[in-house]
Amino acid sequence: MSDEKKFERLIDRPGHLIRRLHQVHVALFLEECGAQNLTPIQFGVLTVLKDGKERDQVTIAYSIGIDRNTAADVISRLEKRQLLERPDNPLDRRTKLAQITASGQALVNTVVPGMIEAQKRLVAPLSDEEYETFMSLTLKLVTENDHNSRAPWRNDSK
Amino acid sequence: MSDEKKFERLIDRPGHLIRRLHQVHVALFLEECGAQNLTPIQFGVLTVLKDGKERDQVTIAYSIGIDRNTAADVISRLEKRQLLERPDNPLDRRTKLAQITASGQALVNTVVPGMIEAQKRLVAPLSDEEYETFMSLTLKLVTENDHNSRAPWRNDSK
DNA sequence: TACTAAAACGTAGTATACTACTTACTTTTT
DNA sequence: AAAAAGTAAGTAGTATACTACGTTTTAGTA
Repeated sequence: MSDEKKFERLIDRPGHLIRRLHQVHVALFLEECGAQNLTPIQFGVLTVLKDGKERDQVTIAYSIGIDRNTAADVISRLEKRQLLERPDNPLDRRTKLAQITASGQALVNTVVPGMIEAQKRLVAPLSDEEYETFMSLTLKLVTENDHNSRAPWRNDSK
Repeated sequence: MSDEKKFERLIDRPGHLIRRLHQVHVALFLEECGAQNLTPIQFGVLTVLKDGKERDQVTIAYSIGIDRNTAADVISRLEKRQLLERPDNPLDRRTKLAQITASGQALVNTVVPGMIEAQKRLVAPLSDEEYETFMSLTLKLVTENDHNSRAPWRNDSK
């Protein structure tokens, strides 16, 4: 089959299906966790900081796989809501650290059950075996394409 | 295994992997098609209109699975670039139609090879068999969760 | 030591994606 | 025919996601 034919219809394009599925997950997350007024990305940032350690913006961005500039926006919003603080870093004055507050930690704990529920609902149509297959194939795609992303994964320890 | 444990790590969360994969696809698309200054969504809208038929915003939005308001933004940008026109609809004066221009059609044709290349690179890590499995599982997830999306699929004919 | 490259942050600009609200128009019901 | 319900657009506001550019600070090198 020609490539033109193979990807002719929208539902035959992996990119399209992935975008739709992403939409679905965000909708499910907001349905489950919207009451706490947290988005998936905000939850991600707070989760990274959950252990109480201070981290700079770049470390946070790459440990959840978002753009550095996006992280700056997200962190600034979380700071406004006093879910995290932003102490200076005397060891490297270029950076600005982020550290979760007690109220931030409390909020994360509140949201965890909803996050789990959203994940479960997302993959509910799959059997256990299909789930394992889906996760393994998707992980392979993410891993192998990582270098193509604007926000490649980097270990927390840097 | 408890759900808490099952979804403990980021890479064990389907929602996370899907967001990352979506990121990758957008990056690949822009790499392949950025020269024509078209985003994946703009390409999607033009593709729907490629046959020359007039369609209203809602029809366009749901046939590619985007929000009605997002579609309004995208269409307005494409109109500014004269890639489509927006005639009135005498049959229903609530609606405003969109119709691709000759220059819009020419641009779509230019972009198709890059779009295909982006799709191919995205799924390159998978064997043919794995590809079929991945697409079938992803399609199942999208279809079964469709009602959870803010932009559920609707046939073009409405 | 001085120069240069690199890193981190900030800001501005654009695009997608959604909510909430309003207005104009159409369809349905009474 | 009038009222009510529903639909399509428009606008404003917020959040994510990126590019591009500039500034400060740090690290590496001649």
